[in-house]
Amino acid sequence: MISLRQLRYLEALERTRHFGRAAETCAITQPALSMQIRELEEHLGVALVERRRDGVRLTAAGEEVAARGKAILLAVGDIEAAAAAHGRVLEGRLRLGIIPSVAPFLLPRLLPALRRSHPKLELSLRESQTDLLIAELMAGELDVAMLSLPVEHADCASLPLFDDAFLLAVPADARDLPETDRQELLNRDDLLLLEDGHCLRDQALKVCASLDPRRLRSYGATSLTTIVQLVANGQGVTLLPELFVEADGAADPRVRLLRFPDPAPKREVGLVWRRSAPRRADVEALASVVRACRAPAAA
Amino acid sequence: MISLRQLRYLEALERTRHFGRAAETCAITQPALSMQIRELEEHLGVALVERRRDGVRLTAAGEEVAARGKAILLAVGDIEAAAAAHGRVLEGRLRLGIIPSVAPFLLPRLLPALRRSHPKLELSLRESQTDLLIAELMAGELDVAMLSLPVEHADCASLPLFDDAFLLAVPADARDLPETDRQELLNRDDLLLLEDGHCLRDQALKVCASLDPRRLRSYGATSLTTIVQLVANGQGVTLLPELFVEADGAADPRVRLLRFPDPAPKREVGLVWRRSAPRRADVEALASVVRACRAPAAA
DNA sequence: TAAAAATACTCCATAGGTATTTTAT
DNA sequence: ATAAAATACCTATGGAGTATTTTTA
Repeated sequence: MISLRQLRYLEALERTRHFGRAAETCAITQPALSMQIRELEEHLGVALVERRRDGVRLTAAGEEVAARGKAILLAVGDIEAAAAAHGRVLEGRLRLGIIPSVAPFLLPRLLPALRRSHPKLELSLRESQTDLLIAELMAGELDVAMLSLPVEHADCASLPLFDDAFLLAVPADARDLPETDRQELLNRDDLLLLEDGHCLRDQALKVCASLDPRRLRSYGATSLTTIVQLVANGQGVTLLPELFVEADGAADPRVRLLRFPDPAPKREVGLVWRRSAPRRADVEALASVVRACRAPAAA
Repeated sequence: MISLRQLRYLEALERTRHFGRAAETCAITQPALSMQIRELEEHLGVALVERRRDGVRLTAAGEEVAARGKAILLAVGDIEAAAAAHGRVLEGRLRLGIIPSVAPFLLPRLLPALRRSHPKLELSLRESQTDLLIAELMAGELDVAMLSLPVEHADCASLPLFDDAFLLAVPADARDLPETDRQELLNRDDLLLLEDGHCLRDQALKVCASLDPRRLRSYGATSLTTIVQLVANGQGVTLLPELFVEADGAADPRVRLLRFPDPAPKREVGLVWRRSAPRRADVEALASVVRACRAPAAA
């Protein structure tokens, strides 16, 4: 009969590629681990590992069994989490990932509100780009992520939080433009964007459909604050999310902010979690706190 | 430490709602099962079952743990299936479900072709309606289902097989109609359909968007063959899938078949399986056999 | 009170430890 | 020759069995 123990040992073996070290990380001896691996192989009737002098490698079957095993171990962890959290909402540890174009502008309002509404919550924060956050969610290293929707991943569930409109930021000495011409501005080659990998860059490029991204001069900016400085310095124009503007990120007399006519281009910020993780209630509660601490700012 | 054994026992307890009978189905004694359940409760720190004189019921936490446990046990079964099938395609047992409006017209061609191309395949067939097939797929009682796409279910993966156009069947003594008027026919109240629950009924109703289904007279027909007899008898008109027509299901001199102008209404037949089941290779192989045995018929 | 689950104990299968041998480079 | 995995053998944990007590409707 297959056992969770065997799956744990196989996972360690895949990670370390070494029987001895795998046994060590499992806090058992090498023969004990060898035995369990062998029994798993015998039960499944297939070789899972190639034993070679220089370490160990998994066979194709081994890779598949290990992958499925990891999913099972995650699900077992979910059972424990679900039982521990049963009835309790937003208590204990919650590992939250947030993208860089949201975290600095929302957290100063969100964290105090959360501490007030859910004092037992132990929030563990991580700021990173979308694809990394998703990978960590899937590996069970993160519970929830706040990022720009939609997320195309079958094992993800998501919940929209709020719409975040884009504003156009131009140097203050630029002449004003009628609303209908503002879209035009975006097709200039002095559009300033975050460096590759930031979702905000992709979204801005989607807004400027007719712009050839190869024509863009790159400044390697990694923060919106830097980009605003570039705009203030007359080096170009950019798109800024309203969330950033509300947090006074663009409060510079040398920068003028222009709204788009309806329907304004926007992004949708939302929460994402591993579909099978027992986090529905936590996510709903978190969402309502976020919305509550956004609302007054919009008024 | 949580164990698969505990999850199996909990599943049996949920099924039987009785410690003694649950133990019996697990081929152990009642105290052994009681102990494991209690250890699971202690480990999780939450009551999973309410013990009452008249049977047993799961608490909310118990329901959740049991549901997650069943998913884990399915995944463990998948590991064994994946290992057993490794490298082998369409060998051993495959439990295939097919909807009633496909099975009788495809199987006579498909089964001989399959026996020739994959002699080691032990096919176990089941004919049922879409929603039942999906439920059985999810419960792990079926490996693959052939039905009309799309299937809206997050845990399903699917692969299209072929398009199946609809033809209009009218009594032979009806006057012929120009192609452009054929759509008109569908809005009559003598449209004959399969009884509720058959996906073909829903698809036909979608084609006849302007028809009020409440106006339809019901004949309680459960097979296309019966419906063809009704049409032959002058009791109305119907939509027939090309697959059925090709199998000579409508070869009756009292029935005239009319094609629709392009784009003709159609359904898409495809294969569906539980996303996490190790059936990708089998499904791909099955799909190519199906397509191969459809192709000559179309020529 | 009687049916059902929990407890008490005993036994044994098996996971794991230590010591040693085999294997592959 | 040596590092690493397999094998041999022993120990002990814990899962399961039998007998019995406790619980509750």
